[in-house]
Amino acid sequence: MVEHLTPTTVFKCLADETRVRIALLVAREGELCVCELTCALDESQPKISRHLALLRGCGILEDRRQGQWVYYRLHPHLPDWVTDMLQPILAANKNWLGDNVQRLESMRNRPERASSCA
Amino acid sequence: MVEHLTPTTVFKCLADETRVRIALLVAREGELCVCELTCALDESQPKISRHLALLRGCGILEDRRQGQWVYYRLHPHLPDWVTDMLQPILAANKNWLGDNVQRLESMRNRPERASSCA
DNA sequence: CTATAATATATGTTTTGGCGAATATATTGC
DNA sequence: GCAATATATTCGCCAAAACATATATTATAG
Repeated sequence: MVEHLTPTTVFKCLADETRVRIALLVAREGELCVCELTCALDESQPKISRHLALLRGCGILEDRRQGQWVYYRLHPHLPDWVTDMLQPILAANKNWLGDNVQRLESMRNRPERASSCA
Repeated sequence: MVEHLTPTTVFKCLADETRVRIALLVAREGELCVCELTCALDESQPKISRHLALLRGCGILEDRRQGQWVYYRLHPHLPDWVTDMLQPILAANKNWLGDNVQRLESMRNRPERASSCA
């Protein structure tokens, strides 16, 4: 499924403000759940879910459920050129992602993955 | 104009099979004219022109007229992250671009830029 | 000035894609 | 089983975008 990821497929899949931001945030953070993305992007939950479904459908993201939360990360079998492509974008557009990162970091009650207090 | 090239803008602009192929071919060859692209992609001239206008409009390509031909190249003021992003894509998808490159190379009567016979 | 080649644009139509709102599913705790 | 939280999906609507065809523009040759 991830094998026939052509440049066209990838670009089409990222050709939406919500989806690029999701992809870059996930690339940056490693793993994020739907409610974290909903908060970081300040968008409705159904909207975030719909876009996540697209990103998952084309093989860019992978999801895993843990309890009541579903976490998304970059698909582990993503071709190198895709991750190699995301890196410079992420590095050069920190400012552009700033608001999202800030909302994410100041989010209250972020779910715990596998550690600390609660 | 090229300054406010956000990730969203760039991805939207490349989210079309014709346009990614054009962009990658131009990145690969340095400079190509409309008739070369029309031949390489095996598409109608108006279709190629329309897509070139979009790529030019969003600041990814620049054009220059030389005689009866109009040559397109990557915009010289393109932010680094855009060119840095294109390189790995180009390198990893040579096969995907193969047909276009081959048609280009076997094209007859390619216009001369600034040299040799004719 | 005319004819031809290269390129660009306009027009009408069809397809694609995003959206909000409502609803469905899954998990947890009681 | 019931309520609450997290997430996913469906539906009808509207707007953006792609297409083919026709036509306009620009340059060169004679």
